[in-house]
Amino acid sequence: MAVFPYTEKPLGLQANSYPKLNSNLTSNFNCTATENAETSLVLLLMLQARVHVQGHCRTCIRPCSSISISTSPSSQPFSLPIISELIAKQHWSELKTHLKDSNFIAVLHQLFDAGADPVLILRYFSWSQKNFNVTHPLELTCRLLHYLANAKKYSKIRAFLDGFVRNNEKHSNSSIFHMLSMCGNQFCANSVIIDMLVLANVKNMKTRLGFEAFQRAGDYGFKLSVLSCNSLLSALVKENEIGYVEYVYKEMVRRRIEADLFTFSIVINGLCKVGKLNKARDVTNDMKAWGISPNVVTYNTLIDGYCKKGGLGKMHKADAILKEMVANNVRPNEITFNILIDGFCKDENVASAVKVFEEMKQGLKPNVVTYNSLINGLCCNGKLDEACGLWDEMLGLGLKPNIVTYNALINGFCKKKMMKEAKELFDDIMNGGLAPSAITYNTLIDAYCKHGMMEEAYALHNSMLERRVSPNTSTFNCWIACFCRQGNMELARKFLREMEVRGLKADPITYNLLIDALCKEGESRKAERLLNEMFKKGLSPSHVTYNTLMDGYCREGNLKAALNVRLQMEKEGNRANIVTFNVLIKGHCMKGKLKVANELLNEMLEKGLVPNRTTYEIVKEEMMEKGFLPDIEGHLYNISSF
DNA sequence: ATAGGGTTAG
Repeated sequence: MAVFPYTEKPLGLQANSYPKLNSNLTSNFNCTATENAETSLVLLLMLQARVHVQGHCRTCIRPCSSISISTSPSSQPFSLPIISELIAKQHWSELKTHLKDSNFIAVLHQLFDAGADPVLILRYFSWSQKNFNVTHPLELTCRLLHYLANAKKYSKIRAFLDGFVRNNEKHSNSSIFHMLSMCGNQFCANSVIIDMLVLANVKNMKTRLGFEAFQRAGDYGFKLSVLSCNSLLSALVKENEIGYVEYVYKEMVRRRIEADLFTFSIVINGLCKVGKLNKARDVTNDMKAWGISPNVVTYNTLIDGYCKKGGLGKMHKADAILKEMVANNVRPNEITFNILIDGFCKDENVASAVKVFEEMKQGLKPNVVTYNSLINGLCCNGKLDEACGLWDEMLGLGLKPNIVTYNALINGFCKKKMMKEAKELFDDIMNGGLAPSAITYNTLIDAYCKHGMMEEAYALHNSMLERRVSPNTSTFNCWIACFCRQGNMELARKFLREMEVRGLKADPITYNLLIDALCKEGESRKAERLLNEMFKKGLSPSHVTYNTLMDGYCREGNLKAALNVRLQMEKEGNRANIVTFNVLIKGHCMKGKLKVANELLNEMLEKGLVPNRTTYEIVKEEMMEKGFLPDIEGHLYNISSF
């Protein structure tokens, strides 16, 4: 083996062509097949200029894999076959010794040019990156990806991209796409690589980048797989980015990426979660048109959508879908029943929930979720005894309560001011091998605060910290609500600041509390500024927010401002609910505008809203006792039934 | 790769 040492900077060679190359390096050449120095020099220059070296050694006709080049300060060269073997055997420390101060990028180039095994190159790539603590140029990364794609080493690409995406902060999608197309224009390889890039981004919680890559793939005409698109859609749904979900769905159709059952179910779920139920039905029809039948998951998703966002008569609509499902020979499962039971409970119709529960037992086994929904429903409707009965029933069936079960029942005791029993249940949690969650603590802290047991509340907060359960925004909301109730705004503000110091963000409930507090101080204008701040922060005000502010203006006698808030609320897609009407009716009564109040009452009834106890009290105290008989036809009887 | 349960605000 002959060595051809050159003095520094031969023939105008720039020593800093590579970042690690020092000017005082001596470049050594080693051509195992020939002793032709000229050949070696040409090869080196080509490599330095990043010209791809291919073919054979000029004089010996050996493949160039037998030629190795190093830029090393010592006279010791490296040999490609040896390196290959060391990489293959993963003898890293030996490899390190062998390479000494060689330019690892030059080695990489050589491995590529020598047509080495792609998996071997990948190994060296990863090792050198880690060992020298550097990031290889994007060009080499893309070259490697192409190399692997051509060898159909897809699982290797997947794993590689996973690591790449996790650590990549330098390269934008734009440069990755650009470099990838520069390195090779095999269309299929590029499509496969980009497809896996989308997936890798999604899996690493970089949904935004995944979406961006999806968009760019469209610009480049790369065809993505339905699997990656579904993962992207699923992540977008979880992050509540339904606008993007609709976009991706439409794009898939346009790009002729064939949507499957999963695609449709995910999109339907996304639409349901934000209450776009009609659109969800449209997608259900789309899928049927494509010859794909909704399955139990699709139907469950739709039923759940109606249960949670169906508005008036939602349980009837949910029931209609159940019938449609059965008519299409799709059998309801435990989850279907759980959804319905929870729906009836949340609709304050526990009786129907229990009926569905009994029906379910005919052919299916209720599980812990079933019991949790029912226990919670009963607790929220004051039926603590029945809830306890179900607790015993589930234990009898060998079903183990989980933390959700505990939380629901603890909440039930709290609502009945049975704090001793609530605490006993709390202390029992650990016996079952469970741990209290933030919700457990929040429930109890809130209840102690509400019942004026401040010492107990503080103690629980401390125990929460000791057990390393992080207080969340809800925890602080409980405290802020507590101090607002006590009129101690200074302390409320202190906790708000403390919350923000801990990096916890105010949520819509925090804002409602602050808006309510300002309104009670007669500062409704300032409260409205907080409402606008919510929009700026991307938080959506709920009915409660608008109703609270409306109530504030009504108390101040500013009906015009209150009505404006209603307009804004409806513009934002929130329909007036029962509380809205109660607030406005009462506001108008207080100002003696009984005729307008009566019109509002009629409007409310026309909209099918069911008057509640508060409505009744307003009508009785503010209208009837003042000699005004509301003109609400047959509804007066219903109102009087309270 | 798609579906279900628990806390805080009017």
